Amino acid sequence: MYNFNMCEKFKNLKNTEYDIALLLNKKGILSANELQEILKVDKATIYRNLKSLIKKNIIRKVSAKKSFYELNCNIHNPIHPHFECIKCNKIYCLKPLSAEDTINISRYTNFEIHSIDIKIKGTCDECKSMDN
Amino acid sequence: MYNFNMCEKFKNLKNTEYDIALLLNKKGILSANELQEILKVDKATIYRNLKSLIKKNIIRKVSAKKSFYELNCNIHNPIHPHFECIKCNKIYCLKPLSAEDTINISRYTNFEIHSIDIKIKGTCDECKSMDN
DNA sequence: AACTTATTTGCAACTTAGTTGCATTTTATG
DNA sequence: CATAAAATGCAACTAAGTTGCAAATAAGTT
Ligand SMILES: [Mn+2]
Ligand SMILES: [Mn+2]
Ligand SMILES: [Zn+2]
Ligand SMILES: [Zn+2]
Repeated sequence: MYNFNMCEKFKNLKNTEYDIALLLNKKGILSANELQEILKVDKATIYRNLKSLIKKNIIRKVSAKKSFYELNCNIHNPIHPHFECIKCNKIYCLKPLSAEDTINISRYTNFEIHSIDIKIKGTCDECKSMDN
Repeated sequence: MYNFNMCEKFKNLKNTEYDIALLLNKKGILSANELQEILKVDKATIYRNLKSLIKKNIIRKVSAKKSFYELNCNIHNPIHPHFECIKCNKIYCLKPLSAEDTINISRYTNFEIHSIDIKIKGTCDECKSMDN
């Protein structure tokens, strides 16, 4: 486990922003609903704070069947592809993309690139073992 | 332009399923709303037909800020990454992923892979030229 | 501390994508 | 034509996310 204090950006956070960052640090990746259930604050508060955390570049949104959120601190959690299980809709964080693969993918467009989201869909081992 | 009849799967389509496939063939990629506005049928009909077309493997869903749909016929439209403009939310279809890049990406997980969705986000040229 | 201002929150109302049940219409089949 | 199956429209619903506004909390000033 990484030390939460290693990420400079977290120092100035307050109130629900801090609570969310702390929870994401502990749990890895969570949906807005999961955050709300744990923190027991209004969903407007959750979404407003998620937005401001994204604007501050502290978290990022992972779009799947529903949206998930995870920390965006380089020390803790570099950008990586995700695996989405088509049976249970669970999201698995994969190991970060290599520099070579990142460059290769970025060659597919000439537009100005802001981020590269790779989502591999399939069946996770847990769900595969339940098939018959 | 490809000939619509080249894709075997389209032969047995009827009613709204056929209308949707025909429109996607012509326009490339459309949202459920865009389809509804053009075809002037109830949105339940749109979504029901989109679902059955996906189940028949004739179209695929492209998840962005909102969902888009495009043909899934190999002759017409092999699987490819997408560019999503963070300003105008427009979706651009990119050239298909090379076999090498596909294999490289598939190595990031050991789970059973069903599909690989690559979405590059950034600013399209049109929106970039409007900045100041 | 007391006063004032800015920030954060809860609540309720709203929007939008997508789903579902059910009655009606359309299409297929003998 | 008669009957069954499939497709559609309609309305009500769910779930994620947004927004206005008033109340509460925190921060800054004398
Ligand atoms: Mn992740
Ligand atoms: Mn496409
Ligand atoms: Zn699973
Ligand atoms: Zn754009």
